Amino acid sequence: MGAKGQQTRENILACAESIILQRGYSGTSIEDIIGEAGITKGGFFYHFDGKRDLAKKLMLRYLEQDKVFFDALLERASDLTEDPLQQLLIFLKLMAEAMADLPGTHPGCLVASFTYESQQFDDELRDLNRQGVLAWRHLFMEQLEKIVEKQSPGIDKPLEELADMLTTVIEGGIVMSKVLDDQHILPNQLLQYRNYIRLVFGDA
Amino acid sequence: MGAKGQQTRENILACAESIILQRGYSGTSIEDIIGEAGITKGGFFYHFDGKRDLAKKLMLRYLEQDKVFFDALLERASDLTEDPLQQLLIFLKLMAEAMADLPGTHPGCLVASFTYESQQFDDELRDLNRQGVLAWRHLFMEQLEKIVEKQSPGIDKPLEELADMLTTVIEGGIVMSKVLDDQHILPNQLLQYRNYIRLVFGDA
DNA sequence: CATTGAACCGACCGGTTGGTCTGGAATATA
DNA sequence: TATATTCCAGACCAACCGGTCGGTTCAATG
Repeated sequence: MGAKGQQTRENILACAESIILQRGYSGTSIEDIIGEAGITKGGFFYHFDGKRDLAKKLMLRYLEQDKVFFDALLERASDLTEDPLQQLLIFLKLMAEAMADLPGTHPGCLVASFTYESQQFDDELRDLNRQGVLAWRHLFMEQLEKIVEKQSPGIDKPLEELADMLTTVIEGGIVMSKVLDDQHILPNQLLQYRNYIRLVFGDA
Repeated sequence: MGAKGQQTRENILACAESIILQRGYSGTSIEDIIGEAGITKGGFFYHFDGKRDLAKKLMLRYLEQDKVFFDALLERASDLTEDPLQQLLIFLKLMAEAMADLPGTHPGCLVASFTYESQQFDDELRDLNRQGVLAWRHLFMEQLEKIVEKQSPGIDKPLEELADMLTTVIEGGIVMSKVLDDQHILPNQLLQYRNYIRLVFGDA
């Protein structure tokens, strides 16, 4: 595929994601998407096998972008300190700042959007969704295990629940921000979670 | 309206809510609903002015049921103790238990579902959604204010954020439970929030 | 028993939707 | 220059969807 095609394809995906996060997957017609992307039906079906194929490629792209974003933030935090707890606290601070610096309210999470229409999709896409959330759990869990390993190897804390709580707060915070049209809520909720982590792991 | 009509109407609403939480509003056709409810098109349009009217009545019903549920739990908690902090902790425990006792995973929150399709709806419905979330904020906020008033009237804590965090954890926990098809996540996340409240307000 | 109105049925309609297909412009390749 | 490939336009189609409408059932009422 040439550069031209690649660019068109990416543009379609970006437009589709933006609209779908506002109207839902079923509520978004292919004509809506091609209208926004400035192409026609022929162009769309040249790049995608159909609407379901678009959904799958959209999700793969979303999870990949998400992974890049989280990895970058965590690496940045790891550059600044060697202490696992401080790394996590910095990570959360950076994420809160990133969410606060968005031009408007967070557009929404594709995983949550698809989850509330999950019966529309096939097993493959539902499993993609699942794997995405499990990847987040794994990422946060690793960091929490480093913290425990360093400061109190004996004591067992509900690490999986604490890891899931971050995803929970993000997903819930996005919904809250969208409903109330208030972009401060999501970063504030992230900082509340950060404070909880501080209290649980006894940050000085 | 007679008892028969009332019953049919309620049945339509119940079926519609159940399906919409699985396929989304746009992904659910009127034929889907009447098929599940065991009636026909004529019956549906006798009770509702159209699909949008159904959406509005669905949301009103959902918010009302939700209010009844929360009020009942809070009243029960208030029966058991006079201390505002203990009331909240009991309330959270009761809610976690209620969520754990569900026959399966939580079916989903209509507010979140509609939020991810909000551009499909008119201002009236979007505002209904908004008022619902604000009602939850108000309910939890009142309880938090009682706690502060009793134990430390001077110190100011971010009560609004703490109140919103409960809704956040509920919304996020529902998404997590649905994605991973694990009904334990939502109650566990509620208990994590409960633990945070304990740490913030220093429960003995 | 005749009438009335609430409750419901199901055929039907116009518009929309996802998807197909043919043609052609631009670009790379031989 | 001839040819093949990439990339896209837009007419077209069958299925579906929200909504309408004339008609039916049935219990209550007079």
